[in-house]
Amino acid sequence: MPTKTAAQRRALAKVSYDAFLAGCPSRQLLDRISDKWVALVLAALGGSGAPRSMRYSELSRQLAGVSQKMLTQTLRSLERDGLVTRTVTPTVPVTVAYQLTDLGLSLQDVMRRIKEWAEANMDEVLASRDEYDTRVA
Amino acid sequence: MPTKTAAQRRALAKVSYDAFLAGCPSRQLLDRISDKWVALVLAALGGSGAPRSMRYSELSRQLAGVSQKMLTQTLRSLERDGLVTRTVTPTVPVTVAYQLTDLGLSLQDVMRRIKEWAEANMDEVLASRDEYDTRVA
DNA sequence: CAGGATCCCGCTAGATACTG
DNA sequence: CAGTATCTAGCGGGATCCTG
Repeated sequence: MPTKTAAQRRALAKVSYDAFLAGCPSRQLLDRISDKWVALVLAALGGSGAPRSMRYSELSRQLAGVSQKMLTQTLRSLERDGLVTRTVTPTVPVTVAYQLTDLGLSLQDVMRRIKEWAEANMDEVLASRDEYDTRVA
Repeated sequence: MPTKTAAQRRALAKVSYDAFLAGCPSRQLLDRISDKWVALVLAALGGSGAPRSMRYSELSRQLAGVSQKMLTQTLRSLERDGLVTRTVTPTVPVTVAYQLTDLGLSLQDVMRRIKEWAEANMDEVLASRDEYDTRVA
């Protein structure tokens, strides 16, 4: 059996990822990205229309109520996974800008829709909850 | 100021939902649906191609490693939010079937893409993590 | 400004046992 | 089969304090 190229091995591996399987890495990746803060950070960096570079404090302001810990943690995770870049400009005080990579942009396309879905269907969900609660009660 | 109809009030309220705001109900809804198990349950019920009705045990088998607690909890939440229906057939033993509502189907369209994104980009993310870890280390 | 480091509470998710 | 009930360990996540 001949040695395969990296591209060949990737192609083979790719079809085998299945988040329905407990041990599959994609299950863990799904868990990471299925996150409120991930959705909101990506949506913020995606901007309305064109993606934009944002500073830490800008993000902190836009994601109302996010703690520094969660924001930093989320950004680090996104950076490590190759979804955002972190650029430090050595001004005084230091300036840090975040922006989506191409990979991040592709995920943002998907995640934005979830946020939009939640906003668009809030009333229907609220109505359903009312109905459910009275029915069960 | 004249009294508004329910539809008018909904139309007004709808545009005001903004998940970036901490107190907004859509923030909490976003948090609920941004969940691994929600994504997987919806993907399972969405089927490959056509949506299908599934029994509890079928779901349990397809979502490898899910605990009964989490599956039941997730299904209840989805039912309450009007995303799935739960149908009990009084056989012995009892048969319970779950299937997507129209609302659930619309969310499934979105959520399925997340699962697919995770599976499709796993290699790239893995590579990015390797690079990040060696860079930091 | 953009975090790092700690402390600590609460709730969640898993494991286990039981039931109509 | 399709759950409910209970217990607990663990950790997610907020609050707080500190720093280059």
